[in-house]
This record gives sequence, structure tokens and C-alpha cells, in this order.
Amino acid sequence: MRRKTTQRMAIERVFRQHDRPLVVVEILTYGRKLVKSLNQATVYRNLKLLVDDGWLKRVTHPSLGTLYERTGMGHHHLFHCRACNRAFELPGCALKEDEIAPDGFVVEDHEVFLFGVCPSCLR
Amino acid sequence: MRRKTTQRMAIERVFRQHDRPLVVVEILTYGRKLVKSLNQATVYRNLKLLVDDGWLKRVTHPSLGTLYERTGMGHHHLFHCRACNRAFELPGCALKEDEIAPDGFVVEDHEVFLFGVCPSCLR
DNA sequence: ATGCTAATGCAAACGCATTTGCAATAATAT
DNA sequence: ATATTATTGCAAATGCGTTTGCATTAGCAT
Repeated sequence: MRRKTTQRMAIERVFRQHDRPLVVVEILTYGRKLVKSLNQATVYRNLKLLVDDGWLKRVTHPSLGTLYERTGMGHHHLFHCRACNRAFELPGCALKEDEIAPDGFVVEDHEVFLFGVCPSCLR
Repeated sequence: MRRKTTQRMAIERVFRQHDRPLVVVEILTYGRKLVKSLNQATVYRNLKLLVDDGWLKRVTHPSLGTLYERTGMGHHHLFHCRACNRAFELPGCALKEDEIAPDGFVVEDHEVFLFGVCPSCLR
């Protein structure tokens, strides 16, 4: 059976604390503040478990590479702050669904990535 | 000075012939139909030159990885056909620019990736 | 408290895209 | 035509994210 380890709980807490998509190094860095011995391999192994459980979702970002984000927040866009390099989830969809497809193309899904400056970096 | 080699001319021709963003293996495969000896390393070296020249642009696609597309066709979205796995450039922008940003976020740029089935795979 | 074994830490290994060293080749100036 | 050297082909090497083998540790059922 699956055991409730301190390292997996720490990883879950990292996501709850930051509430935004995270890169592996971020998870490792933040996680080590909770469990100092936390190892890279452990992070990867647990990320896989959490994705299998449906608790996390793996996303490939054009600039940041692989991101892990919590599931269950509906359709959204990813925002990447060029100042602090963090990713954020912006709720909602700003895509005009009817105007997406030139005739002949059937659009079934889409991904939108926004780039700019986040509120905390603005001031 | 830069020499006009048959391999680079072949690579350029591949892009003109197919008129869509290409992955390195595609460039290599199609290029070898023009210059059978064409080597991978040569492709990479020339892609770098063509990007430096501003003739090509490097793009990172969430599913396909690194793509190379010709420059100068204005703002567009990339469409990925899940049937034939090819990428296409769809002209225009279907993003409602005013509705993108929740207050506090300054959006300076964006990338849109569409997924579905292309015309030729539809029939 | 004890035993079983899932999970960890560590380091080595992996996969894959991309790059590099080098001798051979071919584009260009003369 | 000849010399010069940018460019090629080949194979080995690199970088980097991710995975794996294994001995040790720590959940959890008993």
C-alpha cells in the first residue's frame, strides 16, 4: 500500500503554499525548507505518483520547460513573469473560439501562454 | 565569407516546399531527398546560421519540441494535427487582448497552440 | 515492540537533442 | 587551373532532465 511519507506530504504542502505551477527545482528548493534531506530522485518519484493520482498535472511550457500544477482549477492560461521567472495560473479563457479555425481545420483543444510582468514585480 | 553550399540551399528549399514549421528530423528527412549525404550535424549548423540571418525562427512547441519556422509571416498561431503530427501556421490572432489580463498582470506577449485535425487528415 | 516492505538518499546511468574535433571535400577568389 | 579555407560527414562527446540500482530508513499492520 501507499505510505504517507513526510517527503510526499512536504511536496504537497509546497504546492498548497505557493499555489502556482512549479518547476522541479522549485519543488526541490521549497521542499528542502520543510524536509532538509529531500532528494531530487524522491521528488521525481513522488511527482509521478501525484500525477498518477490525478493530484498534479504535468505541463510543458515553451520557456520554462516542464511544470507541475495542481489539478481541478478548470480551464486557464499560464502566465510567465519575465522579471521573477515564476509561472501563474490565470483563470478563464480569452480565446475567441469561433475565430480560431480557418476553414478545414478542426480545433479540439488549445493552450495559451502569456508573458509579461506579474503584480509583485510591477511595483 | 559565407559560401552558398548545396546542403544549405537544400535546407532552404525544404522550407519553401513544405511551407510550415518543421522539426529537425523532418528537415533532415526531406533534405536527404535533395542531398542524399546530408548529415545531421550539417543541418544543425545551418539551422543556426539561418536563424542568425533572421531567415528562420526557433520555436518551442509544447508537444513537438523545437520547431523551425520561416520568419516574416506576422503574428500567427501554431496548429498541431494529432493525426499526421504536422505543425501548421494559422494566420491571425484569436486572442481577446483586453480580456487576457486579470488586474495587476501586464501582458506583453503571448503564444497560442492549437490542437486538432488538419484538412488533409479529415477526409 | 517487532517485522515486513514501501520509500528514501545517493550516485551512477540513462535518453535524447545538440554540439564538437578533425580529416576530407568543395566553394570561391586569384 | 590552383590555392585557400569555409563547410561537410562522421563519430565521439556534451548537457541536462530524468530514471534506476541498491543499501538504508521509516511507515504501518500485527
